[in-house]
Amino acid sequence: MVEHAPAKASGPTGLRERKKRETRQHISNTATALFLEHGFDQVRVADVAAACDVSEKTVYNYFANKESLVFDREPAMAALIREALGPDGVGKTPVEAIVEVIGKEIELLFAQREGDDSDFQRVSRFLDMIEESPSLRTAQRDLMDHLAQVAASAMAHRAGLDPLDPEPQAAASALIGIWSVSMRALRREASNADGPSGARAAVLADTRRAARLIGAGLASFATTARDQ
Amino acid sequence: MVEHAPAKASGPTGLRERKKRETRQHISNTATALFLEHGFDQVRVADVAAACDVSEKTVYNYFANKESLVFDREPAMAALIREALGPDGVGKTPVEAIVEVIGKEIELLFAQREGDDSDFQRVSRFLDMIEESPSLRTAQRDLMDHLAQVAASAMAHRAGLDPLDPEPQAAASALIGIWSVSMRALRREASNADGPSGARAAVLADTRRAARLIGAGLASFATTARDQ
DNA sequence: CGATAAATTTACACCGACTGTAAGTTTACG
DNA sequence: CGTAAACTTACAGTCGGTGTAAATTTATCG
Repeated sequence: MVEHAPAKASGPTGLRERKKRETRQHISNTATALFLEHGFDQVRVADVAAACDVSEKTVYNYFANKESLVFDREPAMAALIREALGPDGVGKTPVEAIVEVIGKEIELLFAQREGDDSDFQRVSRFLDMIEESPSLRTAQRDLMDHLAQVAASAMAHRAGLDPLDPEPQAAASALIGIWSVSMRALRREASNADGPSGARAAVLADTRRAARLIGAGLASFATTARDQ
Repeated sequence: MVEHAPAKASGPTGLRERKKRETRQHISNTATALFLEHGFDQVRVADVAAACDVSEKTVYNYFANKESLVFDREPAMAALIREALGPDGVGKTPVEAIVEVIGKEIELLFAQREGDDSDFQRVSRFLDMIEESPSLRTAQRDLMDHLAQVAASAMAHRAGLDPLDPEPQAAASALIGIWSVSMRALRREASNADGPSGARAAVLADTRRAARLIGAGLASFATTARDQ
């Protein structure tokens, strides 16, 4: 039962493992391309399978549902949040930490270049695609909610509280709200033709405005136009 | 084209209208009862239709999807929020306003007595039903998100801002986060056997803790157990 | 190298939510 | 009472998703 299996320590280096990773990536890429071109709801899973020369069941062997063909970065984002809000980021407030994570994620969105489109156009079309599909919007909400739970756990663990206590839960909701603001700004700016650098600055500005309010508390929210 | 139609002004008082309201209510009640008894995912829409002596298509004529058979109070809740955060509630901060709305909604949950179960048991089973069904949990998130947009619009309108601006959006997320905390507390307390009055107090206590943090700002969040 | 065991893929049959459509039934109204 | 509009129904069909058992592929060991 116990083999000594030379060099099996950490790197998953079998032919089987490699093929699996490649197949998964191939399906995900093909699917995203099809979705970007024709819209999420206009492409059937059967179409994706056909385009990959693979059976429909195989698609479902790799991905839990149609939506996760699109939202593939959830585990990575959760890890970023755990890292930023966990024991490592002791020096920073939760708001500062989440703003940094958001910044990283935005950079990454712009960085993944693929095909001959500019990064900017790709991001814009990706966000439009989500916006235009009710099921993708719902999936995004599910994702955000999961990230909120991760954030609550991280903060609670660091502060020695129960993750289900009111404070970590409320704090996590507010933090993820900042993220939503950033995504909204990104969508708006990606449609504008101000170019990537201007867009990045504008998104960051909106993010900071949201962060400031959440950090300082809603008591500071202006209830009338005259308030400041 | 223009008839003078006596007494048609406001009250929809036709036989047709009355029957429609009755049918809709009958379907909703029957469905909820079936869901409470067997679980949301264990009951097919066809089962609901059969139990109502109605065709499956009729169910879908009245309700957009299976989930809205359960979440029927969304419009009323949205109206409450608009009222509380809109021009009427000028004297209160958004946090105070939402806490009041939550209080009302909790009262209402306990008040609707039906069948021979105590209100308490009914609420408990209703929340369990939601918790146990992934699709109902997702629908609840969609509902919460919609309420957040309503809250953002109301606050923005009152303050003379754009609803899509960072401040109203971030504020709305945080406010709805308080609501989520209350729901969580309600679910927890409803399972305890402390009785309705104790439960109500406990839920209110958690709500206030969340509201306090959101109102004062996350800068006041304790990052370690020693902080206070 | 070849046989055997394990993991994957595939075809296939199936479920359940949901949507058109066209025909039948009920209500409104003159 | 008869006609028009609203509503319900049966029915056929689409699509996402799942279970199963038979191929097919890969890993492992003698």
